[in-house]
Amino acid sequence: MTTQEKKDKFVQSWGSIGSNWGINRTMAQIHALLLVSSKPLSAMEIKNELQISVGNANMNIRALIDWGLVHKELIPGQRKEFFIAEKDMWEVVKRVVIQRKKKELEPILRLLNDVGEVDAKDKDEEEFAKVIKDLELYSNKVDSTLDRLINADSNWFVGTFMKMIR
Amino acid sequence: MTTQEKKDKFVQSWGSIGSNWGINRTMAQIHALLLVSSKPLSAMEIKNELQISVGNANMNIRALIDWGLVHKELIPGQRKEFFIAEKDMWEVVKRVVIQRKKKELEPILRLLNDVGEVDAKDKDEEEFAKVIKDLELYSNKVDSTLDRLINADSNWFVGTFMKMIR
DNA sequence: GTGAATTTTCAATAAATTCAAAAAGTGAAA
DNA sequence: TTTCACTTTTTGAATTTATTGAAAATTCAC
Repeated sequence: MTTQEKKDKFVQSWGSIGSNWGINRTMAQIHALLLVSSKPLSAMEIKNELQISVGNANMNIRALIDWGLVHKELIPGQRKEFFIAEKDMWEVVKRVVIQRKKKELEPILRLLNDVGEVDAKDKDEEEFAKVIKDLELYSNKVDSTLDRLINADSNWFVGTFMKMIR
Repeated sequence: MTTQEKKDKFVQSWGSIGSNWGINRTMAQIHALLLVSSKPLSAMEIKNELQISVGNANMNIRALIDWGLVHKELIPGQRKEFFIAEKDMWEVVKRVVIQRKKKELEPILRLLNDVGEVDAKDKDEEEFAKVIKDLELYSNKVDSTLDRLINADSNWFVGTFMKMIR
């Protein structure tokens, strides 16, 4: 496999991996394309490379910017906008964690908050109360762990942290 | 809100939370229903409670059993099968982690394995090589951390672990 | 063993999501 | 102020995924 073939395979596969991640295929492909590109690309170049429509390219580029995975890069004297991917993988990991926490964990915390304390009046209800209580316990632990992760630096995660729990 | 209302709200909301999790609405609702029920339920009771078809109920019950979140419970003298949810929340967390690792992380590891080493012949390709190398680093770290989580016990996660990284 | 009760399978359909094309908007330069 | 290059939004078509309904297979109480 030549390096170019590897790049192509990466873009292609990243697209299908994305769909297991709740990220649509095009969004993941654009991300991959920008990741493997050494220079900023314009919306036009992205659309041509991936053979997608302008609209589709635009929407997914915006979404990537929202996620903080892609930045605009303005080139002086050019009206056109260019885009560049966040290549610091630690930053990428954190951005993804932030989004997924928002989408997946926070609704659970909200639900638990809405439901509030369950005052069990009999044996039956006690079981329900326990489910809620435990769920709360683990959700909060996961929440604070992720917050810590988001605020931590890469070395903490890759180095110290791993040694500590080995 | 009465306890019954809380149960209903929980079942309802767990369904929509599920869909943010790559778990379909019905599967999550059945899970929630069994979680809040103090006695085992039959497929028929589940189908009636959630107003879904037999086929749908059956398929999603099977999926929950595959995930290890629900068990059969046979009542002597009864032909019918009854189902009961895994109520140990730590076990639930682990089961979900196992499934998501399979679906989300493992494809990335496979891709990286397929792509292999990138031998960068110029400055441009070096950037690509670095993206792949870093991605490999973090994917492996996440992988081993999750493996450890899966094999750990609840106290490790809730207690010691949290103190260590505080 | 038989047959009613129950579970499983699967083709048809419905619903949700993704995507492309076209229309509308924006703002810089002529 | 008009045009041009580009961006954004909207819409409906295509694709994918979930659900139903009904037939087929299985099970076990009798």
